[in-house]
Amino acid sequence: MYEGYINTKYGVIKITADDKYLKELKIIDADSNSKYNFEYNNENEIIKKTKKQLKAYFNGKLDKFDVPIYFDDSFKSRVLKSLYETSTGDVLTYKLLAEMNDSKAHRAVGTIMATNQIPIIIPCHRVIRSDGNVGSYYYGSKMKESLLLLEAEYLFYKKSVKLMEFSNKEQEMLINHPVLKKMFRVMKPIKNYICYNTIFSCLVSQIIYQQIAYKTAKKQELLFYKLCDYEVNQEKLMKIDDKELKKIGISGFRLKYIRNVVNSNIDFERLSEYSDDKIYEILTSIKGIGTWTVEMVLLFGMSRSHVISYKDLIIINGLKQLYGLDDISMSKFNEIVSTFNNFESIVSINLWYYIEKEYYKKY
DNA sequence: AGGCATGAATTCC
DNA sequence: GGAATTCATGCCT
Repeated sequence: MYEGYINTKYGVIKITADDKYLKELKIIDADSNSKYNFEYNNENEIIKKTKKQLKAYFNGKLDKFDVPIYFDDSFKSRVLKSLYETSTGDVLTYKLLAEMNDSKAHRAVGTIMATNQIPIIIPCHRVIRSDGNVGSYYYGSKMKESLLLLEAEYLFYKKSVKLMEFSNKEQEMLINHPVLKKMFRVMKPIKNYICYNTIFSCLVSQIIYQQIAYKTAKKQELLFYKLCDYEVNQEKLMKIDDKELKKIGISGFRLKYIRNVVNSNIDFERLSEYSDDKIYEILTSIKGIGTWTVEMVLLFGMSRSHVISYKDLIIINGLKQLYGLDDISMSKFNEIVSTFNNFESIVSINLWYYIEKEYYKKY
């Protein structure tokens, strides 16, 4: 037998294999800051491959696990095999998994999940109850929810947004800027950012982000996109009940604002034909949309290159720090911004990361 | 025979 | 109308 260890946010995972197959995966220490001794190990190729894929999986970059696992012809093996063949982001029910194997034994499927020796890789966390509740999990339903959220995030990045890259000119301006370059003593320049596939979806997301902590908002956004099957548009939102939006945590004024957007007659995708000023005028006519939200849409919905917001606290704090100022007036702000050569967006993205690194690890 | 990481219908506030 | 209860169910040990 061979074994290897990997540290994850869920704790230390022990991986066991023989010459031919992956045998077992187990969390042996739930402390994610564990000082567990990794020195003892005897890894074979299967363990190495498994570790590599697990790392990719936890980084949101793995579509499917592909390691050798032994399956025979028994009902249990058939169920586990069909589950193993699902992809990141898939969600199924105990009943469905039984039906996929020509059976009605949904309870037996539950028993099989409970005795799964290779959790995460044979993704029993993807099997939930027919009524929509997540159901039980050997390591607790909290971890099950967390894994499902991780997979929702994978699909969000794959289906709902695209990765944009700043041009060479923009990057050069940034790293050669006499003041901004101070940032790169403590971080690498950020060259990419995400842009939502549609202006409409970006606008709705920005409403979710209004006035709540980034982490909370991010989670709500993911649940929201999952609810919309990763395609957020007016038609779909008209079909979704307020109750369901409340269930994932969106309520009060945010819910009202989203409804205002959904029910407006604006052709959102044509907005990109207009100037900034015209877009301000059109969007701020919707109750709940202010200048900050419009600026976010110009950047993350239309990928315009000259967006920086005087109303964004983090931006202003970043500039205060870099320029050594206690206060920044509107005119001082404009003076500073004029040195960015109309490439304000790349500055915004880097300032956000500079001030709130831990939140933006992703990019 | 008795136990389930469930499902669906029914009953109870 | 939704939480709690009840009974059906197929496969497992």
